Amino acid sequence: MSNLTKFEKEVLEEVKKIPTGKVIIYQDVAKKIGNPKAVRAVGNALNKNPNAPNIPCHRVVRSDGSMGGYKGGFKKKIALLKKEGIKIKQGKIVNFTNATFKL
DNA sequence: CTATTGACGACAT
DNA sequence: CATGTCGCCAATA
Repeated sequence: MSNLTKFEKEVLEEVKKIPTGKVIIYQDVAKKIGNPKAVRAVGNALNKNPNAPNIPCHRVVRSDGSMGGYKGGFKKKIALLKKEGIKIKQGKIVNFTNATFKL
């Protein structure tokens, strides 16, 4: 059924739960799935992005408020976030702590 | 099984 | 503040 591993599925599940207008950091996603150190593996799962239109990957950002990267390009990620109410300044999220969806 | 890669994090310089 | 290096994990070749 799923071409994905359990790890990826968990990552995607968590990311899909992110409410509009909020973001989450890779580290929190990793922690939620039970591997707080697997932040890189989390990014890998999203990079493969098996069901891109089904997952708001653009709502996942780095711990310092930068967006890290995006399969479609940084500009796209910034544009999407801004569109959802997230303010971006110089490639970083403004009011970052307040905009981040925490556990 | 080993090596390489990757949308990261924290620390050192 | 910017850049570099190490550590961590999972997927893929």
